[in-house]
Amino acid sequence: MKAVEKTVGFIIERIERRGKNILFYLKHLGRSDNISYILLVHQKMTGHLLVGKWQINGKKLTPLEPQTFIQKVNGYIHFILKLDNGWMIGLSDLRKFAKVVFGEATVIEQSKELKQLGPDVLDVGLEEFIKRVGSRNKTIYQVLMDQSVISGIGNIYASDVLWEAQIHPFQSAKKISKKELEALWLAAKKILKLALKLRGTSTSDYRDTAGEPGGYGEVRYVYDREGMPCFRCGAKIKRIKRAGRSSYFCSKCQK
DNA sequence: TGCAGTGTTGCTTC
DNA sequence: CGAAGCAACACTGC
Repeated sequence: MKAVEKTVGFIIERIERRGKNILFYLKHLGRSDNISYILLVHQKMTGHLLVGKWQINGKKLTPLEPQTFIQKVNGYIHFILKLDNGWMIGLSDLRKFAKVVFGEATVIEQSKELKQLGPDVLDVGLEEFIKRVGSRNKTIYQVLMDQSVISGIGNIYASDVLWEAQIHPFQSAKKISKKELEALWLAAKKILKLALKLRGTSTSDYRDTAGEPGGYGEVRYVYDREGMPCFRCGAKIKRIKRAGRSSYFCSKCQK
């Protein structure tokens, strides 16, 4: 793809995650201008980055390992960053929703995908969390998923965070007490930290950069557990679909 | 076999 | 304005 050609001669200075966006900060080795560039990747539904090794066979770039990368190169890899140290980074994406943007850092930073982002869930302090989340006149489930309020929480973690905090997903965010918002803030940090530690959730296609499934799928408190017993009170987990997204919760212990 | 459902987001419609 | 529908796409499971 084009962005691969555009990044020839660049070095990766650092990689950041901001909400659900992954930012590769790049600089050009041969230029004295010292301008930073960003390669932004949003994995959306089924995208995931894989790291593997490559070699040149004739003119063909051949992946060597890991096995998952090799299997996917002929199928779902739509983008490859080939590094001169023998490694490469590929973007696998079954449904092709993922987004890749490349440009000068100052421009990308001002783009709406980054400028509209609220603070990352793992960075936000309690006071700001309460101010931002508690002021919205929407359901708490909607607010948690709204990346302009707090970034980094998607459908799986929204359900699990609300279960952990014992808050009903369709409770109005405005009506939640400060004490409950604090519990929610703690729950969000706890669940997202755990999910990161376990390298994400692989109910379907998602894999970590080594091609291994993430471990959060085995933890999942409520997400995709409709009809199964609540781990806290034993009542059956419910699923309600709104605006095309399913939220899962325990109607007995989430108020 | 067909269709609802899937980790996301943004645009359109009412 | 908000809520809902739908589109992008490909596959799984009931």
